Amino acid sequence: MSLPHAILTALLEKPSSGLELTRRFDRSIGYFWSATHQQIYRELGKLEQAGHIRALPAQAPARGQKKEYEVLPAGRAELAAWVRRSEDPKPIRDALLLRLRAAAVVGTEGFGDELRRHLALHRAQLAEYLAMEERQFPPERDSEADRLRHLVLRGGIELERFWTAWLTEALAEFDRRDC
Amino acid sequence: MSLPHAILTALLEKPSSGLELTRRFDRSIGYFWSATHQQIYRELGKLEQAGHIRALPAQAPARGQKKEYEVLPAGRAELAAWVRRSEDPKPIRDALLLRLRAAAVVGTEGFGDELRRHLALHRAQLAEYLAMEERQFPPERDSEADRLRHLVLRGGIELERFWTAWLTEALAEFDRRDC
DNA sequence: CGTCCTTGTGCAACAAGTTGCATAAGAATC
DNA sequence: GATTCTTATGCAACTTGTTGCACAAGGACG
Repeated sequence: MSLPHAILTALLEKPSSGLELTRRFDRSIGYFWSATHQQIYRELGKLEQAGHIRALPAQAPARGQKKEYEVLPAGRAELAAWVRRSEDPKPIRDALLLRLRAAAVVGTEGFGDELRRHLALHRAQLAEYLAMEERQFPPERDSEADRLRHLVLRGGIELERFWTAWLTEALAEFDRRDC
Repeated sequence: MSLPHAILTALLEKPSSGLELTRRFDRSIGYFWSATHQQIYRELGKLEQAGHIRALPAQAPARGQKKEYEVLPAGRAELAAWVRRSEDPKPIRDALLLRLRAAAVVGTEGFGDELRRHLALHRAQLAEYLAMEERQFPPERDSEADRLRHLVLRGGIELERFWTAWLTEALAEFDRRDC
Protein backbone atom coordinates (compact mmCIF):
# COMPACT_ATOMS: atom_id res chain seq x y z
CA MET A 1 0.00 0.00 0.00
CA SER A 2 2.83 2.44 -0.65
CA LEU A 3 2.24 3.63 -4.19
CA PRO A 4 -0.66 5.97 -3.37
CA HIS A 5 1.49 7.50 -0.63
CA ALA A 6 4.42 7.90 -2.97
CA ILE A 7 2.11 9.76 -5.35
CA LEU A 8 0.70 11.96 -2.59
CA THR A 9 4.24 12.87 -1.52
CA ALA A 10 5.23 13.70 -5.08
CA LEU A 11 2.12 15.81 -5.64
CA LEU A 12 2.66 17.71 -2.40
CA GLU A 13 6.17 18.53 -3.47
CA LYS A 14 4.76 19.74 -6.78
CA PRO A 15 1.35 19.33 -8.48
CA SER A 16 1.80 17.38 -11.71
CA SER A 17 0.10 15.50 -14.49
CA GLY A 18 0.31 11.74 -14.88
CA LEU A 19 3.15 11.88 -17.36
CA GLU A 20 5.12 14.36 -15.32
CA LEU A 21 4.74 12.07 -12.33
CA THR A 22 5.95 9.16 -14.43
CA ARG A 23 9.07 11.11 -15.32
CA ARG A 24 9.71 12.05 -11.74
CA PHE A 25 9.31 8.39 -10.76
CA ASP A 26 11.96 7.58 -13.34
CA ARG A 27 14.45 9.99 -11.84
CA SER A 28 14.49 11.53 -8.40
CA ILE A 29 11.66 9.55 -6.84
CA GLY A 30 13.03 6.43 -8.48
CA TYR A 31 15.86 6.04 -6.02
CA PHE A 32 13.45 4.90 -3.34
CA TRP A 33 10.25 3.97 -5.20
CA SER A 34 9.67 2.92 -8.78
CA ALA A 35 6.41 2.76 -10.73
CA THR A 36 5.22 2.54 -14.32
CA HIS A 37 2.87 5.03 -15.91
CA GLN A 38 0.08 2.44 -15.87
CA GLN A 39 0.29 2.07 -12.14
CA ILE A 40 0.37 5.82 -11.75
CA TYR A 41 -2.68 6.58 -13.90
CA ARG A 42 -4.66 3.83 -12.23
CA GLU A 43 -3.72 5.10 -8.80
CA LEU A 44 -4.47 8.72 -9.70
CA GLY A 45 -7.99 7.62 -10.61
CA LYS A 46 -8.43 5.86 -7.28
CA LEU A 47 -7.01 8.77 -5.30
CA GLU A 48 -9.32 11.18 -7.08
CA GLN A 49 -12.34 8.99 -6.37
CA ALA A 50 -11.32 8.72 -2.73
CA GLY A 51 -11.26 12.52 -2.49
CA HIS A 52 -7.54 12.63 -1.71
CA ILE A 53 -6.55 14.60 -4.78
CA ARG A 54 -8.34 16.59 -7.45
CA ALA A 55 -7.66 17.59 -11.00
CA LEU A 56 -6.89 21.28 -11.33
CA PRO A 57 -9.74 22.96 -13.17
CA ALA A 58 -9.39 24.90 -16.43
CA GLN A 59 -8.44 21.75 -18.29
CA ALA A 60 -10.85 19.85 -20.49
CA PRO A 61 -10.97 16.28 -19.17
CA ALA A 62 -10.37 14.84 -22.61
CA ARG A 63 -8.12 12.07 -23.75
CA GLY A 64 -4.68 13.21 -24.80
CA GLN A 65 -5.16 16.39 -22.78
CA LYS A 66 -2.83 17.17 -19.92
CA LYS A 67 -4.51 16.89 -16.54
CA GLU A 68 -2.76 18.27 -13.46
CA TYR A 69 -3.55 17.04 -9.97
CA GLU A 70 -3.14 18.61 -6.55
CA VAL A 71 -3.51 17.12 -3.07
CA LEU A 72 -6.60 17.87 -0.99
CA PRO A 73 -6.54 18.18 2.82
CA ALA A 74 -7.92 14.64 3.16
CA GLY A 75 -4.99 13.37 1.12
CA ARG A 76 -2.46 15.17 3.25
CA ALA A 77 -4.12 13.77 6.39
CA GLU A 78 -3.98 10.25 4.98
CA LEU A 79 -0.28 10.67 4.16
CA ALA A 80 0.49 12.00 7.65
CA ALA A 81 -1.34 9.05 9.19
CA TRP A 82 0.60 6.62 7.02
CA VAL A 83 3.93 8.15 8.03
CA ARG A 84 2.98 7.63 11.66
CA ARG A 85 1.91 3.99 11.20
CA SER A 86 4.68 1.59 11.99
CA GLU A 87 5.60 -0.98 9.38
CA ASP A 88 8.17 -3.75 9.46
CA PRO A 89 10.91 -3.85 6.88
CA LYS A 90 10.11 -6.26 4.06
CA PRO A 91 12.34 -9.29 3.72
CA ILE A 92 14.88 -9.13 0.91
CA ARG A 93 14.10 -10.52 -2.52
CA ASP A 94 17.10 -10.13 -4.73
CA ALA A 95 17.33 -12.03 -7.99
CA LEU A 96 21.10 -11.62 -8.41
CA LEU A 97 21.94 -13.13 -5.03
CA LEU A 98 19.49 -15.90 -5.78
CA ARG A 99 21.07 -16.56 -9.16
CA LEU A 100 24.48 -16.75 -7.61
CA ARG A 101 23.24 -19.30 -5.12
CA ALA A 102 21.72 -21.26 -8.00
CA ALA A 103 25.00 -20.95 -9.89
CA ALA A 104 26.73 -22.59 -6.93
CA VAL A 105 24.61 -25.67 -7.71
CA VAL A 106 24.35 -25.79 -11.50
CA GLY A 107 27.59 -24.12 -12.53
CA THR A 108 28.90 -20.58 -12.86
CA GLU A 109 29.70 -20.59 -16.55
CA GLY A 110 29.28 -17.10 -17.98
CA PHE A 111 28.20 -15.63 -14.69
CA GLY A 112 31.26 -13.44 -14.37
CA ASP A 113 30.11 -11.39 -17.34
CA GLU A 114 26.73 -10.88 -15.75
CA LEU A 115 28.43 -9.67 -12.57
CA ARG A 116 30.56 -7.25 -14.58
CA ARG A 117 27.45 -5.96 -16.35
CA HIS A 118 25.70 -5.33 -13.04
CA LEU A 119 28.79 -3.66 -11.66
CA ALA A 120 28.83 -1.23 -14.57
CA LEU A 121 25.12 -0.47 -14.11
CA HIS A 122 25.50 0.18 -10.39
CA ARG A 123 28.55 2.35 -10.95
CA ALA A 124 26.60 4.43 -13.45
CA GLN A 125 23.70 4.75 -11.04
CA LEU A 126 26.04 5.76 -8.25
CA ALA A 127 27.63 8.45 -10.42
CA GLU A 128 24.17 9.76 -11.27
CA TYR A 129 23.16 9.98 -7.62
CA LEU A 130 26.39 11.73 -6.72
CA ALA A 131 25.75 14.27 -9.45
CA MET A 132 22.22 14.77 -8.11
CA GLU A 133 23.63 15.26 -4.65
CA GLU A 134 25.98 17.99 -5.78
CA ARG A 135 23.25 19.71 -7.77
CA GLN A 136 20.42 19.49 -5.25
CA PHE A 137 22.23 19.66 -1.93
CA PRO A 138 25.10 22.12 -2.05
CA PRO A 139 26.86 22.35 1.33
CA GLU A 140 25.49 24.67 4.04
CA ARG A 141 22.25 25.56 2.35
CA ASP A 142 19.89 23.05 3.89
CA SER A 143 16.44 23.74 5.17
CA GLU A 144 14.78 21.32 7.57
CA ALA A 145 13.08 19.39 4.76
CA ASP A 146 16.19 19.48 2.58
CA ARG A 147 18.25 17.78 5.23
CA LEU A 148 15.74 14.92 5.35
CA ARG A 149 15.59 14.61 1.58
CA HIS A 150 19.37 14.60 1.53
CA LEU A 151 19.33 11.77 4.05
CA VAL A 152 17.06 9.76 1.75
CA LEU A 153 19.36 10.37 -1.21
CA ARG A 154 22.35 9.32 0.86
CA GLY A 155 20.47 6.08 1.49
CA GLY A 156 20.28 5.53 -2.26
CA ILE A 157 23.94 6.42 -2.63
CA GLU A 158 25.10 4.07 0.10
CA LEU A 159 23.00 1.26 -1.34
CA GLU A 160 24.75 1.66 -4.69
CA ARG A 161 28.08 1.75 -2.91
CA PHE A 162 27.17 -1.50 -1.20
CA TRP A 163 26.43 -3.12 -4.55
CA THR A 164 29.59 -1.93 -6.24
CA ALA A 165 31.64 -3.12 -3.28
CA TRP A 166 29.96 -6.51 -3.12
CA LEU A 167 30.16 -7.06 -6.89
CA THR A 168 33.84 -6.15 -6.85
CA GLU A 169 34.45 -8.67 -4.10
CA ALA A 170 32.45 -11.30 -5.96
CA LEU A 171 34.42 -10.71 -9.14
CA ALA A 172 37.69 -11.01 -7.27
CA GLU A 173 36.50 -14.38 -6.03
CA PHE A 174 35.54 -15.41 -9.57
CA ASP A 175 38.83 -14.33 -11.09
CA ARG A 176 40.79 -16.21 -8.47
CA ARG A 177 38.95 -19.38 -9.49
CA ASP A 178 38.76 -19.06 -13.24
CA CYS A 179 42.45 -18.38 -13.81
CA MET B 1 9.85 -15.29 -12.55
CA SER B 2 12.28 -16.08 -9.76
CA LEU B 3 10.26 -18.06 -7.25
CA PRO B 4 10.23 -21.33 -9.23
CA HIS B 5 14.00 -21.02 -9.61
CA ALA B 6 14.45 -20.37 -5.92
CA ILE B 7 12.50 -23.56 -5.25
CA LEU B 8 14.51 -25.56 -7.79
CA THR B 9 17.73 -24.37 -6.16
CA ALA B 10 16.49 -25.29 -2.71
CA LEU B 11 15.33 -28.72 -3.87
CA LEU B 12 18.65 -29.41 -5.58
CA GLU B 13 20.45 -28.59 -2.37
CA LYS B 14 18.12 -30.98 -0.57
CA PRO B 15 14.81 -32.66 -1.55
CA SER B 16 12.07 -31.45 0.75
CA SER B 17 8.36 -31.27 1.38
CA GLY B 18 6.38 -28.06 1.07
CA LEU B 19 6.52 -27.29 4.75
CA GLU B 20 10.24 -28.00 4.98
CA LEU B 21 10.77 -25.63 2.07
CA THR B 22 8.70 -23.01 3.84
CA ARG B 23 10.93 -23.28 6.88
CA ARG B 24 14.06 -23.03 4.79
CA PHE B 25 12.63 -19.95 3.09
CA ASP B 26 12.15 -18.45 6.54
CA ARG B 27 15.79 -18.96 7.47
CA SER B 28 18.76 -19.52 5.24
CA ILE B 29 17.09 -18.94 1.88
CA GLY B 30 15.29 -15.96 3.36
CA TYR B 31 18.34 -13.73 3.24
CA PHE B 32 18.05 -13.43 -0.53
CA TRP B 33 14.53 -14.61 -1.34
CA SER B 34 11.37 -14.72 0.78
CA ALA B 35 8.13 -16.59 0.13
CA THR B 36 5.06 -17.74 2.03
CA HIS B 37 3.91 -21.35 2.19
CA GLN B 38 0.99 -20.55 -0.11
CA GLN B 39 3.27 -19.34 -2.84
CA ILE B 40 5.44 -22.40 -2.36
CA TYR B 41 2.65 -24.96 -2.57
CA ARG B 42 1.19 -23.28 -5.62
CA GLU B 43 4.54 -23.20 -7.33
CA LEU B 44 5.33 -26.82 -6.42
CA GLY B 45 2.12 -27.81 -8.20
CA LYS B 46 3.09 -25.87 -11.30
CA LEU B 47 6.64 -27.21 -11.31
CA GLU B 48 5.35 -30.77 -11.01
CA GLN B 49 2.93 -30.25 -13.88
CA ALA B 50 5.70 -28.79 -15.99
CA GLY B 51 7.78 -31.91 -15.39
CA HIS B 52 10.52 -30.01 -13.58
CA ILE B 53 10.14 -31.81 -10.29
CA ARG B 54 8.37 -34.92 -9.05
CA ALA B 55 7.03 -36.17 -5.76
CA LEU B 56 9.11 -38.96 -4.33
CA PRO B 57 7.11 -42.19 -4.45
CA ALA B 58 6.21 -44.31 -1.41
CA GLN B 59 3.99 -41.58 -0.06
CA ALA B 60 0.23 -41.63 -0.37
CA PRO B 61 -0.78 -38.39 -2.10
CA ALA B 62 -3.37 -37.61 0.56
CA ARG B 63 -4.16 -34.41 2.33
CA GLY B 64 -2.18 -33.84 5.51
CA GLN B 65 0.42 -36.36 4.34
CA LYS B 66 3.98 -35.27 3.86
CA LYS B 67 5.04 -35.16 0.22
CA GLU B 68 8.71 -34.83 -0.69
CA TYR B 69 9.85 -33.45 -4.01
CA GLU B 70 13.04 -33.88 -6.01
CA VAL B 71 14.28 -32.08 -9.12
CA LEU B 72 14.16 -33.83 -12.50
CA PRO B 73 16.76 -33.30 -15.25
CA ALA B 74 14.40 -30.92 -17.06
CA GLY B 75 14.21 -28.81 -13.91
CA ARG B 76 17.96 -28.65 -13.54
CA ALA B 77 18.26 -27.65 -17.20
CA GLU B 78 15.69 -24.90 -16.75
CA LEU B 79 17.56 -23.59 -13.71
CA ALA B 80 20.89 -23.63 -15.55
CA ALA B 81 19.31 -21.74 -18.45
CA TRP B 82 17.89 -19.15 -16.06
CA VAL B 83 21.25 -18.59 -14.41
CA ARG B 84 22.73 -17.90 -17.82
CA ARG B 85 20.01 -15.46 -18.88
CA SER B 86 20.95 -11.89 -18.19
CA GLU B 87 18.56 -9.81 -16.17
CA ASP B 88 18.73 -6.17 -15.13
CA PRO B 89 18.68 -5.24 -11.46
CA LYS B 90 15.21 -4.18 -10.37
CA PRO B 91 14.79 -0.58 -9.29
CA ILE B 92 14.58 -0.01 -5.57
CA ARG B 93 11.26 0.07 -3.76
CA ASP B 94 11.83 0.81 -0.13
CA ALA B 95 8.96 1.90 2.06
CA LEU B 96 11.11 3.34 4.84
CA LEU B 97 13.02 5.70 2.55
CA LEU B 98 9.69 6.68 1.00
CA ARG B 99 8.17 7.35 4.40
CA LEU B 100 11.08 9.52 5.38
CA ARG B 101 10.66 11.53 2.21
CA ALA B 102 6.95 11.87 3.01
CA ALA B 103 7.85 12.88 6.57
CA ALA B 104 9.95 15.70 5.12
CA VAL B 105 6.67 17.09 3.75
CA VAL B 106 4.04 16.32 6.40
CA GLY B 107 6.14 16.33 9.55
CA THR B 108 8.45 13.92 11.34
CA GLU B 109 6.57 13.59 14.61
CA GLY B 110 7.16 10.17 16.12
CA PHE B 111 9.34 9.03 13.25
CA GLY B 112 12.45 8.78 15.39
CA ASP B 113 10.90 5.88 17.28
CA GLU B 114 10.17 4.09 14.06
CA LEU B 115 13.79 4.53 12.99
CA ARG B 116 14.98 3.15 16.33
CA ARG B 117 12.67 0.16 15.94
CA HIS B 118 14.04 -0.59 12.49
CA LEU B 119 17.58 -0.19 13.73
CA ALA B 120 16.96 -2.80 16.42
CA LEU B 121 15.43 -5.19 13.87
CA HIS B 122 18.34 -4.82 11.47
CA ARG B 123 20.89 -5.25 14.24
CA ALA B 124 19.19 -8.46 15.30
CA GLN B 125 19.16 -9.70 11.71
CA LEU B 126 22.81 -8.84 11.32
CA ALA B 127 23.70 -10.75 14.47
CA GLU B 128 21.78 -13.76 13.18
CA TYR B 129 23.60 -13.72 9.85
CA LEU B 130 26.97 -13.41 11.57
CA ALA B 131 26.11 -16.42 13.70
CA MET B 132 25.13 -18.33 10.57
CA GLU B 133 28.39 -17.35 8.97
CA GLU B 134 30.43 -18.72 11.85
CA ARG B 135 28.40 -21.93 11.94
CA GLN B 136 28.23 -22.65 8.21
CA PHE B 137 31.49 -21.24 6.93
CA PRO B 138 34.34 -21.89 9.33
CA PRO B 139 37.64 -20.53 7.99
CA GLU B 140 39.72 -22.61 5.57
CA ARG B 141 37.19 -25.35 4.93
CA ASP B 142 35.51 -24.09 1.80
CA SER B 143 34.63 -26.13 -1.22
CA GLU B 144 33.96 -24.46 -4.56
CA ALA B 145 30.21 -24.20 -3.95
CA ASP B 146 30.69 -23.19 -0.32
CA ARG B 147 32.73 -20.18 -1.33
CA LEU B 148 29.91 -19.01 -3.59
CA ARG B 149 27.28 -19.56 -0.93
CA HIS B 150 29.46 -17.69 1.51
CA LEU B 151 29.64 -14.81 -0.95
CA VAL B 152 25.84 -14.71 -1.07
CA LEU B 153 25.61 -14.65 2.71
CA ARG B 154 28.18 -11.87 2.86
CA GLY B 155 25.85 -9.95 0.55
CA GLY B 156 23.08 -10.32 3.14
CA ILE B 157 25.45 -9.32 5.91
CA GLU B 158 26.70 -6.21 4.14
CA LEU B 159 23.14 -5.19 3.32
CA GLU B 160 22.26 -5.31 7.03
CA ARG B 161 25.40 -3.37 7.82
CA PHE B 162 24.33 -0.75 5.32
CA TRP B 163 20.94 -0.41 7.03
CA THR B 164 22.34 -0.18 10.53
CA ALA B 165 24.84 2.43 9.39
CA TRP B 166 22.26 4.50 7.53
CA LEU B 167 19.72 4.30 10.36
CA THR B 168 22.37 5.37 12.84
CA GLU B 169 23.22 8.34 10.68
CA ALA B 170 19.54 9.21 10.27
CA LEU B 171 18.98 9.05 14.03
CA ALA B 172 21.95 11.31 14.65
CA GLU B 173 20.35 13.80 12.29
CA PHE B 174 17.04 13.50 14.12
CA ASP B 175 18.55 13.91 17.56
CA ARG B 176 20.43 16.99 16.49
CA ARG B 177 17.12 18.55 15.45
CA ASP B 178 14.80 17.43 18.20
CA CYS B 179 16.97 18.51 21.13
C1' DC C 1 -13.16 -41.73 24.05
C1' DG C 2 -13.43 -36.94 23.02
C1' DT C 3 -11.08 -32.62 22.20
C1' DC C 4 -7.01 -30.07 21.57
C1' DC C 5 -2.44 -29.18 19.62
C1' DT C 6 0.92 -29.82 16.03
C1' DT C 7 2.25 -30.87 11.47
C1' DG C 8 1.08 -30.69 6.94
C1' DT C 9 -1.40 -29.52 2.47
C1' DG C 10 -4.24 -26.72 0.04
C1' DC C 11 -8.33 -23.47 -2.03
C1' DA C 12 -10.18 -18.88 -2.92
C1' DA C 13 -10.26 -14.11 -2.96
C1' DC C 14 -7.78 -10.23 -3.14
C1' DA C 15 -3.96 -6.72 -3.88
C1' DA C 16 -0.03 -5.14 -6.35
C1' DG C 17 2.81 -4.93 -10.29
C1' DT C 18 3.72 -5.83 -15.45
C1' DT C 19 2.97 -5.95 -20.45
C1' DG C 20 0.91 -4.93 -24.58
C1' DC C 21 -1.90 -2.19 -26.89
C1' DA C 22 -5.54 1.60 -28.06
C1' DT C 23 -6.74 6.25 -28.41
C1' DA C 24 -6.29 11.15 -29.14
C1' DA C 25 -4.42 16.01 -29.64
C1' DG C 26 -0.97 18.77 -31.69
C1' DA C 27 3.09 19.86 -34.08
C1' DA C 28 6.46 18.78 -37.85
C1' DT C 29 7.33 17.34 -42.51
C1' DC C 30 6.76 16.94 -47.30
C1' DG D 1 -3.87 17.77 -46.83
C1' DA D 2 -1.79 13.29 -45.74
C1' DT D 3 1.67 11.05 -43.01
C1' DT D 4 4.40 10.65 -39.08
C1' DC D 5 6.34 11.83 -34.52
C1' DT D 6 5.72 13.33 -29.80
C1' DT D 7 3.06 14.01 -25.82
C1' DA D 8 -0.49 12.32 -23.14
C1' DT D 9 -4.11 9.28 -21.10
C1' DG D 10 -5.98 5.05 -20.47
C1' DC D 11 -8.10 -0.18 -20.84
C1' DA D 12 -7.52 -5.23 -20.46
C1' DA D 13 -5.21 -9.28 -19.49
C1' DC D 14 -1.85 -11.37 -17.06
C1' DT D 15 1.57 -12.60 -13.35
C1' DT D 16 3.12 -12.36 -8.77
C1' DG D 17 2.47 -11.90 -3.94
C1' DT D 18 -0.70 -11.72 0.37
C1' DT D 19 -4.39 -12.98 3.60
C1' DG D 20 -7.67 -15.75 5.59
C1' DC D 21 -9.38 -19.86 6.05
C1' DA D 22 -10.48 -25.11 5.44
C1' DC D 23 -9.23 -29.78 5.78
C1' DA D 24 -6.77 -33.87 7.35
C1' DA D 25 -3.71 -37.14 10.00
C1' DG D 26 -1.59 -38.21 14.29
C1' DG D 27 -0.16 -37.68 18.87
C1' DA D 28 -1.05 -35.75 23.79
C1' DC D 29 -4.09 -35.20 27.67
C1' DG D 30 -7.54 -35.99 30.97
